[in-house]
Amino acid sequence: MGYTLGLKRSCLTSEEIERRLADAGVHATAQRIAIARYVLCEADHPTADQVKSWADKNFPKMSMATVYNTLKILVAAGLLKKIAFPHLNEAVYDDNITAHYHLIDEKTGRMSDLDPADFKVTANLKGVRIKEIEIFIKGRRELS
Amino acid sequence: MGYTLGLKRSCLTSEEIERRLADAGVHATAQRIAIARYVLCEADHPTADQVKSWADKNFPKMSMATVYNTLKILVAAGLLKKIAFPHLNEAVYDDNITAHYHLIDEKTGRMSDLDPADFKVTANLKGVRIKEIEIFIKGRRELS
DNA sequence: TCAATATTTAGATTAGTTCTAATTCAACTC
DNA sequence: GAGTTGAATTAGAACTAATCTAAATATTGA
Repeated sequence: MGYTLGLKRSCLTSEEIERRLADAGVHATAQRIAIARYVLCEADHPTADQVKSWADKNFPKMSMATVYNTLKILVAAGLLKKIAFPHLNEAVYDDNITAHYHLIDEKTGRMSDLDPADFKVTANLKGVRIKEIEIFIKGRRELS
Repeated sequence: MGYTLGLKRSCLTSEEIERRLADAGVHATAQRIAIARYVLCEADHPTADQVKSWADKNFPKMSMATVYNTLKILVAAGLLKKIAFPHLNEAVYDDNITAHYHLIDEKTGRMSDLDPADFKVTANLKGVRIKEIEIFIKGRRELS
């Protein structure tokens, strides 16, 4: 329930973004609000470069350092996940912060989320304390 | 059977390495034999840098380009797997070319193999053609 | 208002990896 | 065997993602 694959939730206003930042203990500056709004509402698994490109069109004079700093702050605040997928050479950022897995389309390289409810994983590992399981699937979504 | 976690198989001779290269359709040069022997027999999930360091001590005048080229050739030939683990910034190379999963020690960052026989993964994904599943577990091996 | 602190900026820096052009090496032919 | 051809190797430059730095700017609180 509540897991809307591929569907982007309706966009939040700047005020709502500001409140989410404040709730997460992040001081809301203009740059941070703009980036947060883009990555949380508009973008789909963007790279830092894509965030910068968007900013170049929609925000005056934003530096790459601010993009990276802000993304790092959002990740630390728990509003965003940084994902370094094997076989990709750039990190992508995921606004879905619930536990979930990832599919990478082997043709397009595009990443999408997979609902963990669709998986059953049982591990029989003696002597290993598991903290986190990440599953990456390479393949294709069939268009049907 | 035959899955020896953490145990390094006994080292192959240069002649045996040469034969494995030839069988894989790789022209066996001195540099390639040296690197292949190191990564297939001696090293454990080495990075390109570690291969280079080893070469600096054990082979005259080997360039970084040759290290990268050779690793790429060995990967293409199916003798080695390149692994770009999330949260690591260097790729590591794995001589275990059978399907398996990976544990990354959250303290040391050290990677080790996990036997897929110890896992049961069932995915119920409609409309997704799965080509490859990668599982990364973050945690710790308990010393017992 | 003024000082103190935090944020942003441009550009330099780093690290990993790939590329390039010249050189060296190996394998064939004669 | 000597010469030719193509492949492999080399040093170093170039590239890319990401981080760092120091100066400038904005924000906050007294």
